[in-house]
Amino acid sequence: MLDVKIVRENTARVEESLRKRNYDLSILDRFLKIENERRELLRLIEGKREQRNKVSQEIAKLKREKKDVLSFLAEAKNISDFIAEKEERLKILEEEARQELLIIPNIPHESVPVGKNETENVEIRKWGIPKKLDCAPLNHWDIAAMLDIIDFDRASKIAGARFSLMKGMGAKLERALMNFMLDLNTSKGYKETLPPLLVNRESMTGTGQLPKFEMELFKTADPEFYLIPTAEVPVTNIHRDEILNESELPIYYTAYTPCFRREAGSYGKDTRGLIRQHQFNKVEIVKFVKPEDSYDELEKLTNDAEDILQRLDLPYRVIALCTGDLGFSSAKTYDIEVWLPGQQKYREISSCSNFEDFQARRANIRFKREGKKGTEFVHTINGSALAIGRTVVAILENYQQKDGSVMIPEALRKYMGVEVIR
RNA sequence: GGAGAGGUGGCCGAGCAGGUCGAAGGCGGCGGUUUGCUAAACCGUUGUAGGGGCCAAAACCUCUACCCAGGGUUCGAAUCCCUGCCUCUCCGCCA
Repeated sequence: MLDVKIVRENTARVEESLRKRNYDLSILDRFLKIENERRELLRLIEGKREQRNKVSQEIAKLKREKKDVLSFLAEAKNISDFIAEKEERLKILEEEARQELLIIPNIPHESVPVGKNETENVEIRKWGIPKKLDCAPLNHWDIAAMLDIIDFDRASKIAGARFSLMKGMGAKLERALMNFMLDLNTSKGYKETLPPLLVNRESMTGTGQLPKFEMELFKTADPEFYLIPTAEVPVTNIHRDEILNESELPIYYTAYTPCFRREAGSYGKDTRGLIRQHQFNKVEIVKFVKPEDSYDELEKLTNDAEDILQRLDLPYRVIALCTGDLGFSSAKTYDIEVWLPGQQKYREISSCSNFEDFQARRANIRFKREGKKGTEFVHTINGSALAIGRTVVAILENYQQKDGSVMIPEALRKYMGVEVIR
C-alpha cells in the first residue's frame, strides 16, 4: 500500500509509476475522487463533533450544579442526528478509498529498467558454463521416469493434474535439498522458522496477495483459511502490527514450507513435469531492514540465493525485471534463472524483491529509532533460496549421464548418502 | 465438543454503580540534579493517526478519532447491551 500523502500530494509520481507498469490510470483517478470527497466530509463531521462535545460538557456541568438541562438536550440530539446521517456516507467512502488504495501497485525503484513485458528484462550477470553433456539431453520427467523417482500418473490419481509423487531417491533428494539450503541459510544468520501453512485474510492482505489476487489462492471453506502460496506470507506477518527496536534490525529469517498455488490462467503452460505445480516445496529467506539499508540488503540476499546454485555447480543468470514485468508489491526484483539442458533455456528458480515500505505499511510493521520520536515503517525483502522442485529439475537435467543415471552434486552427497542415482 | 476467565498506552496494570478519562500507578525511554566512574536516589518529561492555525519545513497551539473488532442504547460509552475474533485454564476427543 502506498502512503496516502504521496498519492495525494505527489500524484505525478504515481501516475508515472502506473504508466511504466502498463496499468490503467483510471484506478488513480477513482481513488482521488473518493479520497477528496472523504476528506471534505470528514472536516464537516469533525466540526459537528466538536459542537456536540461542547454541549455535552455543558450538560454535565449543569447537572452537577443541579440545574435544568432540557433545552440543551434537544440541541445535542439534533447535532447527533445530523452526525449519524453523515457518518453513514463517510463509512462508505472510507471503505471505498481503502479498497482503491489497496489495488494501486508499488512504485518501481529508479534503477528498474523501463519495459513493456518480460522480453525487456535485463540480464545483469551470468555464472557458470552449461556443461557439454555426452548425450542428447533429456527432459527431467523422462529421466525421473527411467529412475522411477517421480510418479506423475499416480499423483494425478491421488490428487489431480499438477501434483507429483516423489519416490525413493527422488523423495530423498527433495529432503536433502531442504536440509542443505536451510543449513546454508542459517549459517549466514537467517533464523530458521517453521510457520503455519494456512493463514487468515489479514496476513494475505498484509503481504499484498489480497484483495487483488484471490483467484490464485487455495482457500478452505469453514473455517476460512488461505493456503500460503509462499513462505513470504506467514514469515513477513510474524511482525505484523509490531513496533521493533532499531537495535533489533536487521532481522533475517529462513523457512522451509510447501507452497500452494491455483495457477489459474496458466493452462497449457508447463503442463508436464515439476516446473509448475499446485503444491511445491520452497525455502525462503526474508529480511526486515532499515530503509537506508534495503537496497544493499537486496543485493546481499540475492547473492545468498546465488550461493546455493554455485555450491551445487548449476549455471545460472541474474536478470532485473523491467517495470512491465515487476510484481504488484515489489519496488525492485531480481530473478535468478537456472540453466535447464532439457529445455535449452534458463528458467526462474528464485525471485528476490525489495518491497520497500509497501508491505510494511499494509501489515503495519514499524520500528523506532534510538532517541528519536515517532516510528517509521521497516523495509521488507525476500527471495527464494531456493524453489526445491525446480532445483530437482536442474540437478536431474544438468547432472544426467549417458547411461541414464544422475550424479549427485558434491555439496549434496553428505545429505544424500550416495554419489549417484541409478 | 463441554465449562469457565479474560482482551486497556512500548510493556505491566488500575479504572468498569456512564460525564472534568487519552485514561491512576509502576516499568522502560528521553532530559536534568547528584557523582572521580558506574550504580542508586531525586526532579521533569514521554501514545498513535488525521485535520486546522501558517500548505516551505521544524517547534508550538488547537480540533477530531482511537481503551480487541463491529453494531446498539444515550445529549454523552474504556465503562451498559448484542455479535464476532483472539488468548488462557479445566474436562473430553485426537496425530
